[in-house]
Amino acid sequence: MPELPEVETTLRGIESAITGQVIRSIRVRQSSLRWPVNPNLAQLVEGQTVIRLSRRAKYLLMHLEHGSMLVHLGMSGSLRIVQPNTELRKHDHIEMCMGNGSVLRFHDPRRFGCWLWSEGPHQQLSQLGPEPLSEDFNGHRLYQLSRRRKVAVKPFIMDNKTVVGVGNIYASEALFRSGIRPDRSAGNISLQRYTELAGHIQEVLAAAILQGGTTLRDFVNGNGEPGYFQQTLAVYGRGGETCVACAGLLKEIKLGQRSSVFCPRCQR
DNA sequence: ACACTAACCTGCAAGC
DNA sequence: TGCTTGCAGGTTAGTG
Repeated sequence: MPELPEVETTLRGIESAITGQVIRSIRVRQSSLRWPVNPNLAQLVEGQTVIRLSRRAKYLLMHLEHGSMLVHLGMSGSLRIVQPNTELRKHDHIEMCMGNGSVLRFHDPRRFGCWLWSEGPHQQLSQLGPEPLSEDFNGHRLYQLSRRRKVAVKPFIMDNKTVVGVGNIYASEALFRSGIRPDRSAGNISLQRYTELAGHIQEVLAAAILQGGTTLRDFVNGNGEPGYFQQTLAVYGRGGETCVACAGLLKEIKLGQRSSVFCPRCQR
């Protein structure tokens, strides 16, 4: 469910309900996530006010008065604002009740997500590359980092040290828009093509944010509404179907155990 | 340093 | 109908 546009959509969906509100209570029903939830989380954060929300890579940060909670949605996580009496669903692992009566629920069937409290910087954020929609990300960076690298270009752009927030969906789409085969060696691609690729990564992420993200199975924003970008997907999830540009057959391969769909005619 | 694999976990769809 | 298999939006830890 969550790549960068989905996390951004989630942030925008929940921020008005919880920013400036005091945390009245927080309850953890399942603490066994990607990393264990701090058993003292409730006493650590209850009574603190949420100053603001922010996003770094696919992490969502809730800044409180004395620290921050770092939330990741993993593969299947979601955050929703619900009415106080809304029935609990299976896999609703964490619930946070705010001073204004809003209730935030963290739902994550596969439990690859996390919810970490820290009074200082979060270690998870210390080694990350630049944000894709920032000035620090461009074709020169891709070109320089990739010299003499044999890794395929798709896993290269999905590596968080290269640039953050580019997951399987948007990596596939950006490579298609750029006419680059996902299995080409990263080290053999020219500066000019990397400049185009960087632009297409930014374009595809920005477009997905505008459309509220991609809903594949059950992604919903903070208010329970789906995203619409899946209607725009040209290659992701379309192996064996026809190319939107040349009507040829789309091919599906595995790269780093992630399925990768591309058009052998349009992408070289 | 780099390239690649396995692992974490549940749900769902396809195949037999 | 029911069982088995494989696959899914991410990231880290471990191997060679």
